[in-house]
Amino acid sequence: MPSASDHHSLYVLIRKLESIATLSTEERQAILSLPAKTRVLPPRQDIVRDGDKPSQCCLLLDGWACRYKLLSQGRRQILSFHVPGDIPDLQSLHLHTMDHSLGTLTEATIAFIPHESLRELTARFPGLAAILWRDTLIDAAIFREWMVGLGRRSASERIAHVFCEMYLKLEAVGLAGDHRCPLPITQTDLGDALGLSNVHVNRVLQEMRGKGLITLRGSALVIEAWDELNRVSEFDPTYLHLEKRAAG
Amino acid sequence: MPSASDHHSLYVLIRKLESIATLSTEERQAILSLPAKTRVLPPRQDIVRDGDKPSQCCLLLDGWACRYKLLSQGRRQILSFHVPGDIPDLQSLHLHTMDHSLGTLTEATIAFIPHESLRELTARFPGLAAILWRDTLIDAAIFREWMVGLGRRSASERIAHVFCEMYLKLEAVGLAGDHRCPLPITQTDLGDALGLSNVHVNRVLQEMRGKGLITLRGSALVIEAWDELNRVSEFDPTYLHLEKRAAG
DNA sequence: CGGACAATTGATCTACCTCAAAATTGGTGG
DNA sequence: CCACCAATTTTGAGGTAGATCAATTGTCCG
Repeated sequence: MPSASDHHSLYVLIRKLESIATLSTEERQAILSLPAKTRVLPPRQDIVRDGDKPSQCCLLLDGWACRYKLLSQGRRQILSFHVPGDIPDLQSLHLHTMDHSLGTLTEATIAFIPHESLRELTARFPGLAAILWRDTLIDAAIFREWMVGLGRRSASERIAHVFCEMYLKLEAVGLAGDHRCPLPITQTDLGDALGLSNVHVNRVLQEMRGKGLITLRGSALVIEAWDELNRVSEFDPTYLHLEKRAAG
Repeated sequence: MPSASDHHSLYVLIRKLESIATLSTEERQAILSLPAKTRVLPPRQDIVRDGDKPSQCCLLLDGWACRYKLLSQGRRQILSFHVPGDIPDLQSLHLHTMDHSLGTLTEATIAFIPHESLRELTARFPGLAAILWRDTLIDAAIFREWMVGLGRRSASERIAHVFCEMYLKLEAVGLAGDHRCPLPITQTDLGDALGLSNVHVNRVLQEMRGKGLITLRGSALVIEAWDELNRVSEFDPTYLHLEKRAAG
């Protein structure tokens, strides 16, 4: 039973927050009345840069984005992938200087919400403040899991693990199902997220395809052997701290 | 001019929070009146385990601790090092199931503070809630920086980087100075934190000693060439989000 | 003085990297 | 509908940072 709010652009945020917590009617209302300026950005465009001192947060309405840091000699580490409903720079509410950059991966629609409005929201609704805090804590939990991968997992384990993670994150907000999900990123992006070269990513992907674990064509990932992929990557979804499934 | 509070065991927490934010007199008072049960634990003892659902937070009063995850075949990834003043499991306030373990590295004195008391505190003092939130965000910022190291830095860059980081963190709470700091961890621990084998850590350390970059004996690290260490590891302390120096 | 743990050394191995070229894909304009 | 371009994927060949395994030495401390 779709309600009017389904057509509100900020509804994606409610859907996201409801995947990790429970919202009251007033809290939902308050979110929908947040002011937001929406813009469409092309692929591979920076949204906020390392060193910036933003006065607003970015809510991803459509498309994918990532956070990353650059080192010398063109080395890049992608820190996280973001999908509709995410506020990838929520931490800027309390950390005033960006210590990394945020950019689009695909064409993306982004709503900018002033810090001021979010501060008012959290002051009026301490429960929402706790939920947003929780969101940033889940962010950190995902960082921890990636650290485990980067430090101690083999290339194939890392790739399998991130596929399981992305699928569950997307499924939780109704953007994936049936072990299929969009994956609109290049093998180079994947390598920069997992600390691997694009060449090696390519070889491991071929091996995974060969074993019938996945199908990956264009921007569509199909996990053909969910249990097996979970097993080889020792995937345990606890760290995603998902509350429940989105209705869709 | 030392005040009575200097001798209160919870003073280490105030000192820590003042390294990343400013506290009002009332907020300081409120922190000092938190209830806490103190215990002394031996080295290499778990405090909280992966999967636990704790009802209290641990404030490290003395000694070092670390967070870590275990994988099959004895693989271990250390996620963070913690020093007096840290609350390594503050996230448990809003993430009810532990997705990693927390254990001592040295003998450690720990104050356990009930979640309930922390919830009351944050409800009465939204400013303190914001500071604690900020603390967890800085935690996440450090995770991000470690991800960069694990994914894209060489072994020597990683080691140099973590030395710079630990020194600044300790200096900020008055536990280090003059480019000297305690480092009561084994080379195996260091390897498990940096995604390296203990053997390789050992070889890189020898190389660093040979170049006159550091002195490391027993549990004492001296950074002999601060600028050089910063340069080779591309260390930029922004991500620590330190507010100011502790008075000492 | 002995026992346990940590650091060190040596030898060998390998997962993954780098560089460079070729093949494929998807989008675009004619 | 096709030809074309740029981006991405794929393949090949060779190289290396760091792993593994197995001693040996050093250190701390009761």
